[in-house]
Parts: sequence; C-alpha cells; structure tokens
Amino acid sequence: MVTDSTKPSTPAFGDKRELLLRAAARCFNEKGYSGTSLKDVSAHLGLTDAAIYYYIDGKQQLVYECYKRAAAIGKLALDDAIEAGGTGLEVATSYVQRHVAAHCGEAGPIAIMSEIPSLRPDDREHILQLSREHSAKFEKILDQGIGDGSIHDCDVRMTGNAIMGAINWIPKWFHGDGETAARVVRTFPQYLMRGLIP
Amino acid sequence: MVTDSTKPSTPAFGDKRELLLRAAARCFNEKGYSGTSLKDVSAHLGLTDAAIYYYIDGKQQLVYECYKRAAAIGKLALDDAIEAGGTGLEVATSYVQRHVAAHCGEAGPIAIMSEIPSLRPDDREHILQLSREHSAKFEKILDQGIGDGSIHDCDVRMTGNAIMGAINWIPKWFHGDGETAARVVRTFPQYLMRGLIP
DNA sequence: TGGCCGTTTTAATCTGCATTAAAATACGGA
DNA sequence: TCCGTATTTTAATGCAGATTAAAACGGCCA
Repeated sequence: MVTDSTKPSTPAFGDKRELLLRAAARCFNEKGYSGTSLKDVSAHLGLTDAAIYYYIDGKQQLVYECYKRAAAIGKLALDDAIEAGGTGLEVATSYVQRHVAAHCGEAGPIAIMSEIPSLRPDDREHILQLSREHSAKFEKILDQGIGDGSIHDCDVRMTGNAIMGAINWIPKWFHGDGETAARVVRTFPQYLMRGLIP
Repeated sequence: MVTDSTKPSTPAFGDKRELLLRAAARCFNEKGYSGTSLKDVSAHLGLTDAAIYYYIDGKQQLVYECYKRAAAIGKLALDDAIEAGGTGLEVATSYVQRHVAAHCGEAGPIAIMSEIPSLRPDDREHILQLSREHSAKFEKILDQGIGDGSIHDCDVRMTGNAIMGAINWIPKWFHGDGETAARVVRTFPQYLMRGLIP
C-alpha cells in the first residue's frame, strides 16, 4: 500500500522515504506535531528543510503518513497474534509482546497518535477509523478470552483502554537501544498480562 | 504555592486564572502545545487572545503552569494515599483511584505532560524533577507491597511505567461528564490493580 | 566530453501567531 | 455623579516556519 505520489520511484527513493518517516516520528514524539519544524526533521537526515518536499507533499502529509504507519504496525502485531491462534489470553499476550517489540525494535520510533485533531478532516477521519477498528478487534479478543475462561471477567472497554494506554506511552520513557530493549520486551508485558488472568 | 506575578490579586483573579489553566490544559491535550494558539485558549473563556497576558506572562509560562498543576494533582493523589496508609497494595490502589478520579472529576482536564521538550530549559528541568520524584515514590510503594507480601514480585520500574502510562493516557479517550465519570472511576482501576496481586 | 535525470540547495514569499502598547470599558466606592 | 482600579479590546509589530520556484550538483550512460 502506498506511493500515490507522481515522483520517481527508484529503490533508494522508497528507503529514504521510510527513513524520513522515522525521523519525523522521533521528532513528533519529542516535541509534538506543531512543535517540530521541518528543519528539525531534515536535520536528522543531514538535509535541508526544503529537501523534504521531494519526498512528500507537505507537513500535513508527513504526520498523516506517520500515523498510518503507526496504525499499520499495530494492526500487523494484532493480526499476526490472531493468526498464531490460541486462547484469548494467549492471543492477547502475543499481541502485546509483538507490539511492544515493535516499539522497542528496529522499526525505529513509532509515532504516538496524540495530535489527531491537527490532521486534515479527511485524514483524521481515516486515522480515527483505523484506531476504532484496532480497539474493537482487541476488545473482541478479550471477550473471547472471557468466553473460553482464559481471561478474567472484566470490563473489556476499560481494560482495553488501560492496556492501549500503557503501550502507547512507551515512546515517552523508552529511548534505549538493543540491549535494554530486550529487557523491556521481556518484562514490560508481564504485568499487563497478569491483570487478565482469572 | 504560587503567585509570583506582580499582578493584582483579588479573589476573582485567582479563580479566573485557574479557569485559564484548565482551558489551556484542554486545548493542549487536544492539539498539543504548539498546535494551540492563544486564540484557541481565550475563545474557551470568551476573551481575546491578548487578554490572556493579563493573567500570565506568556505562552511558555502557560504550559509550565499547566504542567506544574498536573504534577501537583498527581502528587496530591499519591501523598493522600500514602497518608491513608495500609499495605503496599492498598496504598497503590488508593493512589490510582484518586488520580483517576482527578482526571475524570471536577478538576477539569489535566494537562498531559507530553511536550516537555518544548519547555524552557529551567522549567523543563523542574518538571522532569517532579516527574522523577513521582515515579520514584510510586515505585517505592510497589517495593513495600512486595515486601509486605501484598504485591506480586515484579519489575517495579516496568510495572510503574505501565500503570503511569495507562493513567496518563486517560485524557485521550475520556471526554465524558459526571455520569460516565463515576463508572470509569469505579471500573478503570480494577484491571490495573489486578495485575499487582500475588 | 556532454547531456539527462534524480536529488538537494538557495533564495524568495506568505501567513499565522506571540507579543506589546495604548485605548476603551466596567464597576465599586466616595 | 465622578474617580480610580481592574479588566479587556484594538491595533500594531515582528518573527518563525511552511511552502514554492529556480538554480546547482552529482553521477551514469552515450
């Protein structure tokens, strides 16, 4: 899914675009959407601000792409977990582990979707849609777990909110590299899953 | 703690200042610090942007005060819980309930401290300091709970991160009024506490 | 070497917004 | 009613940063 741009599309082009999105995500997470200038982003790439326009139509599209990327990564974690199968608890655990790993791993920083109101109306609606779908799908897993007895009978809406919040907040405190990442991926989900056990 | 401003200080002045901080917090939570103009904030109060300067020195100070307020509210919840006493688990539960109640309650929206890098260096250091103290104090409670057997032996750093993340994220999904607030305050903490039980 | 294409920069332009100063309004008390 | 203080507005000013257009650079192939 993706390049609707009328720009050339050498292999290198796509790679650099990806780097751009990560650099932007890092900046946005630190200083917010409006708080980061295109100069901030381009500096991470050793470029000038104007160079960004070669890869993307403007700042608005940049956030939009970042948020789409964040949604896609979350969705992938969830879908993979579902496909792997198991009890509700097992699927939920698998998802959390995968999503946490994505946050701490090679994918580089994932944009926190915290400034959705800043998006253009159409884009915002799309992102909200993706977000709602994600929540709904996760809550369904919790429901299944309650059904099959692997998860304690809880308010799935609130429980989902809590787990998503904890995950979404990760970029706020995690800035480490590989070594510490491994530790986080191992220990962080433990507490979250513990609250689900009957 | 507080008015170092050289402005007049009628009783009404303080009240309006408080309303200003809440309006600002709401705006900041929605569109981020740089994303909200002083016009946005003043509109919530039926004022002009310039009127804000009667109450506060500038936009920078506005965030700073918002963040200080957020920190103070969190600290109050924690200190009250500690004073109420009990096992580690009881204190932790009490804290979470109080903090969640503050988020959903009359205190109006509490600013999410998500754009700390945008603060002036001195202010930033102060806020970070408060934030660190808060985390440390909460982790100590978890340690106590592990010690007295009321809390499962867990990684207190990660567990603290998870719980704080879940709480900090509340303003992102809670926009309701009294009725729904009561339900949230009752059900939201349940899951969080469940993960602590041995 | 010369020219084309992909990439980046330089040098404007334009707009939104924080900030300030001066003027206007509201209102309680003499 | 008139004055003075508290509050708010109107009307500049100035800058930062997004966006654009045109020029420059770099390498690859003929």
